[in-house]
Amino acid sequence: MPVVSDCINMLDSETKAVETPEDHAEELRLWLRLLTCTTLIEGEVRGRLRQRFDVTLPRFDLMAQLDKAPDGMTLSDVSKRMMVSNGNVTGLVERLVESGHLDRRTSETDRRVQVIRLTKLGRAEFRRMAAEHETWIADLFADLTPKDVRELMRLLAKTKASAQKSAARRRP
Amino acid sequence: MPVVSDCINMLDSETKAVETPEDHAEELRLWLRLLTCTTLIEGEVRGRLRQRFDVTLPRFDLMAQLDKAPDGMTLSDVSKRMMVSNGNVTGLVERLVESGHLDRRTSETDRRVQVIRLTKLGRAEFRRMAAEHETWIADLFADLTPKDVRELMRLLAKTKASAQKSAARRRP
DNA sequence: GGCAATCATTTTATGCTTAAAACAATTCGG
DNA sequence: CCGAATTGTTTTAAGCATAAAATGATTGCC
Repeated sequence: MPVVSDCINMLDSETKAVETPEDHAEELRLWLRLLTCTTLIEGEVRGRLRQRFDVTLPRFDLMAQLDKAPDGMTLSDVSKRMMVSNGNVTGLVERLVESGHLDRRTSETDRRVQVIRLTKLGRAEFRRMAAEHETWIADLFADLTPKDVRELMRLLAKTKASAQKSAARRRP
Repeated sequence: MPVVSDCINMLDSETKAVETPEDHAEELRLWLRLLTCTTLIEGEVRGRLRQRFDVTLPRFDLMAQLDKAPDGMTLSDVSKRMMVSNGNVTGLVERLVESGHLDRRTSETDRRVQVIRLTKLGRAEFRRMAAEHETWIADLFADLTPKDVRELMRLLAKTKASAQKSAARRRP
């Protein structure tokens, strides 16, 4: 399948034909484009959250996780879901408890575990922000057709699976 | 252009035609998936760079920009290309000059401008890292067929354009 | 020619993020 | 049971990142 573009590349990259140690320029470009898209959208969302609600993106993301878990989550759960380090969550939670958005208590059954949940205030504020946030996202993706969206979902699922597999190879 | 699929969408999304306050759940899910993929890959690359070369991702990214510009770049150029704030670049460059990877000088023709370029050491180290980095990326995307890659490239280009348009609407 | 607007960069204040080490509570194997 | 892993969280040190204000240099417009 990639025959044509491979050949082109072999020719124009330096005409050294056979012994190329493999050409991964396409994947590299794909990765850069993926990163660019994400950075672009993330920056836009970050800016709008700050402007409209004076809230940071990490705070919003954390509240989003908790909004889906009415019974609360442990810090580890949050850290896994958000794909950030444990220490990161500790600090984030500290600040959100301080500002009255989160409630934090030690588990009855396992005193190592901290369970956090949204307070009434936290939930109300989050819902308000989430509603507007959803319209921003819709607007940012507005030029994609429903078919585009479906196709992207499919390809990104495949990408995620591929990356997870690769990551697992290195850390068995 | 999207007229046909819009209609399809109106029909198959729930046949509720007119009065929904609008449903953007699909776009939201797409955004989350995009973010997940990027975070996953970025984390993996970050970890490998640290393990193998004891270098951070931002340092690597900055060097990558400079490697493509043998005559150097201004800090503004770098900041635009990397899509990060000016102040961020200032600090990053400071540390890379300190460690001998970058050379920095004030422009002859405009004393506001700082031109930075890779030193011999910086270029050599970058090339060494970049070669390995390329194989990681190839591995992370290994399960995508060349057709998948092309299709993703196309859809992400469309996404980028859509997001840029949306961003421009808010900041004319 | 001079002064306002603009531009490139730096500084400041604050917050996010990580990796690694430290702590503390629980579980498990002998 | 009891010590050795394991697990959940926090701490630490360093670096990354942003927005906004400050600084210094250049340009453009009377």
